[in-house]
Amino acid sequence: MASSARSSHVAELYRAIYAVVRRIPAGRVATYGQVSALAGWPRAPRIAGNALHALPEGSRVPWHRVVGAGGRLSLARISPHGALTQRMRLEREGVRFTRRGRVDLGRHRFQRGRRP
DNA sequence: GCGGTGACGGTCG
DNA sequence: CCGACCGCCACCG
Repeated sequence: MASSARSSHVAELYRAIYAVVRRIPAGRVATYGQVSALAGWPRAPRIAGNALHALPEGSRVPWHRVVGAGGRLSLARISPHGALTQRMRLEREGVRFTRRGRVDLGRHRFQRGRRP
């Protein structure tokens, strides 16, 4: 039903995406594809990106907990500085990065193998 | 209404 | 590992 109410107002979709991102706890991350799927749109990872890009500054949505496939910081493509902020925030929450600057998804992925 | 674009993802060389 | 392509869906001029 509502999972694919395409003709509905886009604001609802964005809201659904923000709602998903809000439930990602500190110390964990989710990919754009994961977020879109949890929001009911498994084939629209780009929409999740658009939604986060449209976020007003100062919003309580923890956008830094959303990363690209493989744990890459997609934000770096348009804003290296923003990516640095993202990494800093994540590391502050205890998220580990690999030498190549990727989040260790095996350990921090949201709703995945919960480490002991 | 159309073509180009993008904080994506997956495949191929 | 990296770059090039393609598929996907909403946004923008």
